[in-house]
Amino acid sequence: MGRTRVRLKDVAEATGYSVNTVSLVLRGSSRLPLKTRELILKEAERQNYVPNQLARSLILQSTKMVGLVLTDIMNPTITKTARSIELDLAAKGYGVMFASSDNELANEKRALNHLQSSQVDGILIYPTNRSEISHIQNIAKSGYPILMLSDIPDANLDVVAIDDIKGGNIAVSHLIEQGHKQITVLDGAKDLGNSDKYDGAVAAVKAAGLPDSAIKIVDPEGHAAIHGFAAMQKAWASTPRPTAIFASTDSLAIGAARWCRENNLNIPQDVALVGFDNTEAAEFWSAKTEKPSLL
Amino acid sequence: MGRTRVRLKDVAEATGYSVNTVSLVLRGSSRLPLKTRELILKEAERQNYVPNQLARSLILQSTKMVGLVLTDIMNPTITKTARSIELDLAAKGYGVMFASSDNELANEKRALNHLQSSQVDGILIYPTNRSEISHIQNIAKSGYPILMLSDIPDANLDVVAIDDIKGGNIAVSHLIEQGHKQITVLDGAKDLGNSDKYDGAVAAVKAAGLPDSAIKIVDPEGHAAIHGFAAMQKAWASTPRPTAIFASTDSLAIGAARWCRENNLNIPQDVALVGFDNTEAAEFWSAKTEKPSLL
DNA sequence: GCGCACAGTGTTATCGTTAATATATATTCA
DNA sequence: TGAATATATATTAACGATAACACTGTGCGC
Repeated sequence: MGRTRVRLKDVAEATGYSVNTVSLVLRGSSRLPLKTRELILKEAERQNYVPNQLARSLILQSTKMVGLVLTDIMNPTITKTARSIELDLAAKGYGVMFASSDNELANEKRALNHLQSSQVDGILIYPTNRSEISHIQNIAKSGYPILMLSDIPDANLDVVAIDDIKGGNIAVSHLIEQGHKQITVLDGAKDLGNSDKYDGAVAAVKAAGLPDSAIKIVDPEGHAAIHGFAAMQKAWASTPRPTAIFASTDSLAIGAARWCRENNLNIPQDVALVGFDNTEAAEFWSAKTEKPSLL
Repeated sequence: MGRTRVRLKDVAEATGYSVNTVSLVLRGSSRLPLKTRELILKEAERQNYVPNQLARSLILQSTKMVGLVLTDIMNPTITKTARSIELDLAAKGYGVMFASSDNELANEKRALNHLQSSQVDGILIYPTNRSEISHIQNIAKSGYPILMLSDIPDANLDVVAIDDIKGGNIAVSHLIEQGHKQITVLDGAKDLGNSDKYDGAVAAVKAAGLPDSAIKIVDPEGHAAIHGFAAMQKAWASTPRPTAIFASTDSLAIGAARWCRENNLNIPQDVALVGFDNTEAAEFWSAKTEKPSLL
């Protein structure tokens, strides 16, 4: 049937006023007599008028939208962060436009382009790669507001991020306090250039006066639970066998825990396990006597 | 420093061509001589030109964007669905604009308004409430493409949804096959007007020739794991005590499982537990001999 | 009774892009 | 040679909204 879109012009024609008058009324101007306002508001309501943000943003030179580039939309920690970012921005009258890079540089570039193209007023980004950031620096250099959600030293970019070094340090310090002297870290990020959690872990070992050999690393080659499962097997097979595991994400920790159960290992009696993130699923899984709260 | 936005006009002025010529080149027209095209492309690249989608969509009368209204962005099943919707649409050249209602009708209305206002080409929605859908019907009536992701009978709206009735039926049939004769369903949706999973469960009980009393329902009053935890306690305290639990979401199942462990109940020896969703965390938690794959 | 303020409303230009149409030059063919 | 045809580019009008400004008419003071 008829056109699906109602414009100011349609309301204007129906009421006999000009487009400008209708626009003024709908924006809540008090400069017009009550009678006119009521008439126009009623007609707009009747026609189910919805303002066209495209046209509005075009002339106002602002979309009241912020872009958010996530590496992995399935990662609960990231989703959680995204959620609170969304809430905070909403409170300030801003909307959020999501885009996920899936940890692929090409996707990240595409996402950034798409967001800029959509004229978002600024961009928040979890970068995929720590070494390839020139495209981000270019955007920043052009004067576009862009903020990193992960710290890359010397990148000369604005940052708001979790202190992974400190987190890794706390986790491993905790294990050492429990008396562990052979710890394996499950962390795939190190090979992607982000060794913060691992660095924090190593610092904890050093600070405790343990030898360098007290800590080892296994790359799960992925970030899903299934990768944690395989990595745990690898960790357990190596000598000397670790007495404690520090998984760099809860997803990996869940996979590792599953491997332990399938192989009749009790946590924490046979092997201790700490995960980074404190997601709901992991929190409920962990034994009630061992729930270190990181972050 | 200078203005942050580069327009066709800027590229046009720098090269000496008109805006239209630049537009043609950037859209890949082959009607212009190679020399001109190369010159313009180079200059656009140099100035870091990014097309303005607002202006583009305004005239094209299409944003190539689809709106997606979710009830709860933290629910892994929903996130997972959102993810695949996003991928499929991306393959067809469409982007997705997310909005979450947090199960609040007012938020849902606001989200719908916002999406329509953003001129998305269509909307997909997980409705919050099964009885209050007149605002959705109004949108549909105006000719705007809107699709429900949850089935509401007789709503006269387009739908693509999971068959909750069948899922509930399969889950409980499975429990009955294992010999269970006293089953408790943890499901809060029924009180919100969605009794599909429960109805399927009841149908399974009836089909097996068991008495109506063989199945009971507990409302967890929430959908997080913590609610499943409390609901499990309630279920276990009632008489006759159930021998099997059917949790309507994995999140609830995780909470229920946690309660079982804290109370030294073994699954499935002391009590059987089936969850709806098959999320990663739940899948890894479940014992390897009991992993019914629903959906 | 003339000019001025002001309330109420309309006109026009603008945002950055695309589409339809127009112009200008070069090339081809009868 | 002259008209028809291509080729290369420019001009203009949209899209729907806002903003700056312009107009009209009434009432008031002097």
